[in-house]
Amino acid sequence: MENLLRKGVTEAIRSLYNVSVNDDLLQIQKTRKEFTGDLTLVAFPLTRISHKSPELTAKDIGEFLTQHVEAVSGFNVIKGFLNVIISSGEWAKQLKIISEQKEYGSVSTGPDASVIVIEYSSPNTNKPLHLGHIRNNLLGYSLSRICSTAGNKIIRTNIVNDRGIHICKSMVAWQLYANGATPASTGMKGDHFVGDYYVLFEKNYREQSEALVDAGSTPEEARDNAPLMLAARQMLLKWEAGDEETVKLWNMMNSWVYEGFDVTYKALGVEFDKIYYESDTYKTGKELVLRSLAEGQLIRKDDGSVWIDLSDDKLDQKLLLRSDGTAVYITQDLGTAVIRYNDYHFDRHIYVVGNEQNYHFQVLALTLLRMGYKWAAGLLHFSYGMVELPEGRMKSREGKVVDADDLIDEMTATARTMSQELGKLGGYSDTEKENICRKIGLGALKYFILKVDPKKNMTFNPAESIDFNGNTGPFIQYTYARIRSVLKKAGETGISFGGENYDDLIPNPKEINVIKLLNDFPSLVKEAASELSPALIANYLYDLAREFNQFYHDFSILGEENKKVRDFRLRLSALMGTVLEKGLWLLGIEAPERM
RNA sequence: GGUUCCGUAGCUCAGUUGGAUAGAGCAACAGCCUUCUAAGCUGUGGGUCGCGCGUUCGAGUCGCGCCGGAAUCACCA
Repeated sequence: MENLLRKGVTEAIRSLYNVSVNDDLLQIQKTRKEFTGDLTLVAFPLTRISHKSPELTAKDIGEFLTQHVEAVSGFNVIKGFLNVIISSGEWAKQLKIISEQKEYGSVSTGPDASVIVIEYSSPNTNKPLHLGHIRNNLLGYSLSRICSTAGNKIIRTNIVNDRGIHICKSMVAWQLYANGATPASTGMKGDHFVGDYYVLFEKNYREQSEALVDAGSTPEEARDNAPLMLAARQMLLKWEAGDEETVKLWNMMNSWVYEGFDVTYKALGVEFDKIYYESDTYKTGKELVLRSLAEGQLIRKDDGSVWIDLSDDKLDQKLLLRSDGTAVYITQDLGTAVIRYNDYHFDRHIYVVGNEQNYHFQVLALTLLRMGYKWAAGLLHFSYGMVELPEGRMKSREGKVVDADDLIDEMTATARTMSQELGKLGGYSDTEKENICRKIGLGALKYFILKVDPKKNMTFNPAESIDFNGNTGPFIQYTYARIRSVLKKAGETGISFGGENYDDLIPNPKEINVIKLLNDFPSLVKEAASELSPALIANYLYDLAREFNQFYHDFSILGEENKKVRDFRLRLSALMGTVLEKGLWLLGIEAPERM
């Protein structure tokens, strides 16, 4: 509809002023509610062409449109704004057109589509997932669906940080304190089991450091010389040297963690096409660094450590290999990036990683470019904000976190309580009820997280549970369930729809509002993909559902006696259902048939 | 201190490439179920868009400077 108007205005200007107008001078937007009209042309930029006042320019164009464009039934001019009125019947035709499109809102993936690798999740194998990881996983997964729906070829990937000093900490603590206990022997989920030893390590390490300080050490010396830290360092050296017993322990503990992660990923509903392990990629990283050192792009210091000097790019020198030859975090990321490029020849590589690592990703891309990898220009750090608690940020070292598994369980439990209180889901089996409550609880959680602008920090208050009313996931799910219910009833009573033509049908204002919003869906998906913002989808769905609920409240669908109108409303409802379901899908949220 | 990000109603958040009188939800209060699901709908109150200057016909949006908060600048990841 907007394009139609754009064309009309271009023609108007050519005819009136004998100029072909540059498209970005045509500012067309939706008419604000307080004014009459559907679409508004801002006339100020056009005064340069018309050499008339904005009001007169708007009036000229308005008159031309009314005469020459069939869909335009009238106009008004307020200040420099030309409010164009689209004849109501056009919207009915528009509904028919879009509801007959296959895969409305999707762009099919052609042979020359961009290849985008999206990395998200990226857990450490020393502790279970918490709320921060949930935000990461939900953003990454939703982005993958949005970008793929916008026509890109997507590879969802994960890098498992399965090696390094932090893993050794859990291993050391287990050796010292576990007496051979396992997840099986304690009945614990594997990731939680291992995480407890990590927390135990940190606790005892802190005590040891404090004792050393009391005995006269400086805090730095104490941190370096505490027996637990020495043991962890020793463990890391043995691991990198391939010590059999160490590797065996490492394998065993990681396998416990993976079993736990699988459960959490499944509960969250996220998936990956390809998983990389740091323990596989860090060696490539070391080779890259050594080769680049030989080629003279890097510096080796007297103690043997290897650095890159990025001071020309206003950054510091950055360590790439320790003096003892072991790899640091960025070493493996260099290796991983090169391996991935060889695997997929991506056009873009999106890293979904928190904003605390902004510096890291600046260094990563620059280092790869210095090493001669031109494609590193396609690396993009999707930097999202932290999830904070009312008392500040979460601290996994101290065990002060909102655990992912706990939170998912709590959300489902809340959904269950509400469902009971509201007397819903009568006639369903316990399994069916549980399934629906899980969808709703997760819907509330996912929407809560995805509706906020990714780059902003967000606060989560565990004391106030996430809402199920208002601007929430369940609100949108509920709207969907209502529609399903109507359509089901239509089927049961033998009412079919979609057979009428709406050429002479004049929709009411509520219906027109709904159609206008539905009409925006494809451009919204594109925008969400280019802006990389699930929040745009979330907020759009809310507006959409709210608008539909008003219509639903004010008018009867199945009770409508005029067959043509009833057909039209069913069609409107069906399209609404499709768009809501697809929109929720883009966010990784399931749409229940009933709730 | 350097760099990056954020600051909109009591709280949580929207606010299109700069456009008209800045919007939702929650919380509070008042209404609406004999009718397709009330997890819904309607209404009331609530604002120095952190502060200032500039660019512009027009600034919550762009630029500069302050103020406040966060992250980072590790031989941690």
